Amino acid sequence: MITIGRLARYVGVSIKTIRVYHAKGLLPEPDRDTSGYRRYGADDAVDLIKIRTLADAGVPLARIRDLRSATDEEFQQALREIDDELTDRIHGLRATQGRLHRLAAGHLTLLPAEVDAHLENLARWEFTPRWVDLQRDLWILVFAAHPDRATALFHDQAETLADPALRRLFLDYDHAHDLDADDPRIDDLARRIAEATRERYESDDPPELDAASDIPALIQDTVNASSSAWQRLDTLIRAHLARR
Amino acid sequence: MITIGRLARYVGVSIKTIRVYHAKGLLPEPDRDTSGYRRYGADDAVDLIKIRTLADAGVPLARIRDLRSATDEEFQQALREIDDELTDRIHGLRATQGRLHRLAAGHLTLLPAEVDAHLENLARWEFTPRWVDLQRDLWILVFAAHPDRATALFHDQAETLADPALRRLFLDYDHAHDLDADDPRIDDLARRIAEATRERYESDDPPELDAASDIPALIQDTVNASSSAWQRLDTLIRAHLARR
DNA sequence: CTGCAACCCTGCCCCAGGGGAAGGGTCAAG
DNA sequence: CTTGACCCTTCCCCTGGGGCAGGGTTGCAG
Repeated sequence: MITIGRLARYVGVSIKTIRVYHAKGLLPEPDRDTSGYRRYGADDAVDLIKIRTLADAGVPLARIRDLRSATDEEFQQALREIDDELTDRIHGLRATQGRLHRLAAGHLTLLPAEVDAHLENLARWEFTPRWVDLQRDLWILVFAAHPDRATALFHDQAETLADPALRRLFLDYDHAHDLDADDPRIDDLARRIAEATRERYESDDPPELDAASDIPALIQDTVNASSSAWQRLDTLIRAHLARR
Repeated sequence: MITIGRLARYVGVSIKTIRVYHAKGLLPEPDRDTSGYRRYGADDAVDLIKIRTLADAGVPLARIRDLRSATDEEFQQALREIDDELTDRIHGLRATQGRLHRLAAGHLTLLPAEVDAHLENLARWEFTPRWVDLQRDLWILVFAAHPDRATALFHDQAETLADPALRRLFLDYDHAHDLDADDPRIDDLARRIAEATRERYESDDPPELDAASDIPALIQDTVNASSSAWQRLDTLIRAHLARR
């Protein structure tokens, strides 16, 4: 009959772990020798190996304890469930690994490939890196918050930018960043953008506003904070559009 | 600027989680509005998504915090390490899954296929199920405790049982279980076993005794506990062998 | 304007699955 | 007879949050 330390070394767990399993009723307390030391037999070691196999599979100790008093039927059923959970966890870890790779590659999380392509187009069309980064942030948020509507919203935006005249307006918006807040070109640009927006969305609700609820507002606030010219431009455009 | 609840829903975490990240320095505390509510911007959301990607990969929060102040070089290096750890974890989970399958199949943990085959042979040779189970326990322990020596030890034992005359002795041992402790056949059997053992291992140390250290003793104690006849048989054999 | 639901705040204790330390007893070898 | 390696119990610590109490705020409906 061996001591707790030997048993622990055999099975490859700590002494503490064994004592915890006793305390939680996973492994019955064995008899003690005359000096009060726990003494274990082979069946304890076998039990402990079973417990560790389940624990390594992520089964909570309480469930392992309950399984001790289960019928063979129930036990097999439980094993199947645990196996399925394990499979799911493996898939989950692989998905996380994929996200990790994208984080490493710079575009920090799951954006559909077409969005990445679009962002590269922006750079080619000579939008500033600042603008491209803001757009990336925006799409990440939109896809995180409204994965269902994000694709449609994105397609609308990509279409808009495919039109050279409309693209010009966005480029001007981009470059307005460094103007003085009271530059008259801002008033002109606001008028032109409001006009184009009304033209493009003859109905009164452009998809950006209703679809992604307040995420664009969130982005817009951040955007505005980086340039007083942009802030004024935003205010002017809203005023134009509100005036029907 | 959005509230904590909105941010939480966007990113798919609980409010509590965000507050914990603030408390642990993972995510800087944002400014408060007039009523003391935290108000977040888009960059907070992007940061939070990054944090969650790492946390989902199992990176401890303290390490994520430290990574916030790392150079790009260090960050990429860390990502590679995390990726490797993830790969290891996936492999580990698959190994656990394999052990789980064997547990489900009855032979409760990793026994080499040849040991399983051997145990089936025992049943065919008409050893009792009780004996086969004891042998299974023994080999599980031996392979768990001394994987390096277990194979050689096992081959020795398998060889021994391949000899019909020696096998006869083990069968007699098995069936002695139900004899009275003072049955004279036990004395006879003990003598024959001691003789055969000496014959087989002309040197004085049979591999069982030195190789697997005290595991056989562990098994033997358990074995003896189940039958006073076995207990006496064991004592007699030891006495015979000790007398050179 | 008043209610009331849905938010938000802080501070506190709880969980698993142990780790580690304190403070003490036991055993075997030299 | 000491020394080192064991063992015993009890206690607090850690992570990654969950949940509750007890309070303040906001916005919308009646």
